[in-house]
Amino acid sequence: MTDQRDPDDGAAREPKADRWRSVPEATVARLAVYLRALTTQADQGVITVSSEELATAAGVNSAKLRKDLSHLGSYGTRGVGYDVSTLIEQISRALGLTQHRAVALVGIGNLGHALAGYGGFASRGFRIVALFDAERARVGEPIAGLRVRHIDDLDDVVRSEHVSIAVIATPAGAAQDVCDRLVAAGVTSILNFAPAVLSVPDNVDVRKVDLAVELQILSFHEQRKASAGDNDGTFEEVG
Amino acid sequence: MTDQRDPDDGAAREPKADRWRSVPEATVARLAVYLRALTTQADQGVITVSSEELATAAGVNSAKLRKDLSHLGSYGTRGVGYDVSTLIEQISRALGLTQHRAVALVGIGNLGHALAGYGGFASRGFRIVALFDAERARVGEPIAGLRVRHIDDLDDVVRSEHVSIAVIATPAGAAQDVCDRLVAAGVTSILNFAPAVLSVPDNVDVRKVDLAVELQILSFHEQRKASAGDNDGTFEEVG
DNA sequence: TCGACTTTGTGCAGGACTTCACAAGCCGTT
DNA sequence: AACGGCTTGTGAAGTCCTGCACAAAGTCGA
Repeated sequence: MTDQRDPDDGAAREPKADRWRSVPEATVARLAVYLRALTTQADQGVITVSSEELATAAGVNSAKLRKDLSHLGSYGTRGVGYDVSTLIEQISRALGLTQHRAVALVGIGNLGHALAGYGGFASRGFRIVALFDAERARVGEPIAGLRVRHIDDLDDVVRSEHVSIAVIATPAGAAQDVCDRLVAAGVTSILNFAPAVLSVPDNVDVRKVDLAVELQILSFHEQRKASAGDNDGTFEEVG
Repeated sequence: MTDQRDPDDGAAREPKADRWRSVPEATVARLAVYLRALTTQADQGVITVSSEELATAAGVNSAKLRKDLSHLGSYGTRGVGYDVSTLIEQISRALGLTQHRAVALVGIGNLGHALAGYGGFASRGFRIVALFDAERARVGEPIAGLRVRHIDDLDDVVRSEHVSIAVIATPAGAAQDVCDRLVAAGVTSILNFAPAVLSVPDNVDVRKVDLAVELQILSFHEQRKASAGDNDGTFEEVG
């Protein structure tokens, strides 16, 4: 473990990049949620929040929230709570949002079109810098201030724009091919909306969002609830 | 492990609804993925698959897959593998997909529009039966064979169409209100795309999909990779 | 019928994450 | 300056999940 500290951190506050590697995956996912809750609070002029308040706003248990935050360092004040702006800053830093990241979007169909126009990305640190599609007919179409480019330009653009994150919104059949091209061009993180399993080198991260899978999970619980009602009327909630 | 067997299962095959309640949440999420992989295989004319093959197709480890399937019962044949169509049937049953479920979609903005037109729902057991929006200007607009209705009609339609699952694709500010209306109308499962935490009664399930959160998680790993590269060049993959 | 081979189903150990419960620490008041 | 009230940060225990490794059980060929 390389334990080089920043020269400037006099206080025992700033856990190094080193330490971030030990942040549990489950915690990382929640940090993003806390961040959203915090920015909402900040917009309302709130200065400090207790773990209890923030936990409620984020929909988790307060002990979990405190443990999550403790992975970033010790930014709370006992008896008081957390300073909202400090926490926003720290979480942003932990998530690597201090540098805006360039994102490419491949597959301008139904969903891709919506994603391209989705405002939630820009407002939270991401900038879509390029849109790609395989269909020539679509190339040139302007969406959200960008022109759709042909996928053959992918390599050039990814390199010149320093794209490290890409979103795949193609049909399932095209996903692996697109993925391979992205990886070859240097993309190291992929958000995949296509209903297909992608295989990538170890150093590339893939996250998958499958809308039908989400509904099927709900369907399972619907059925469970239905039969529970028939059998004994006992309901149990889901985490 | 509660190992109570049904008294009546001579064949030791059919786990009762009772047993489904004990299927781990993590397993449920993967069953949907297996199902997709299986239907792909079936379309290609494959008759049987081994746990190894299916696991590869689904992007998981074969031991995990076998354990997951064992929660449904014993549908494999040692030395041979699993019969594809049997497995499709059993997983579909476990997930409650044998009865098609009516889905309502609220919020016909950018994303809602795309979801309404997304073919992946219908092809996997779900039928969108109604679209709602708060904006009068949008009411009446035809999308994917449906007319957008005003959200004030929500209660009527949900009841008459027996909607049990709803998708929220509204702005964050409207989400809780829409959620409350849905719950009041009898919806018991919600898929939420709005970047907001919903509070619901215990008997209602909510699943959340937040696109920006997904990107932020990727951003975290990007940053981790970057600093790892600076320090020692060691890369570690992510499960 | 037997034996070699294949693949499932699962006990078990280990790891990851959650939750509890409380000592440590900070603030405002007296 | 000491105290009471709050809230954080964290050891420890508990729960859930994963992955190994192997016995059990089936197939196929001779």
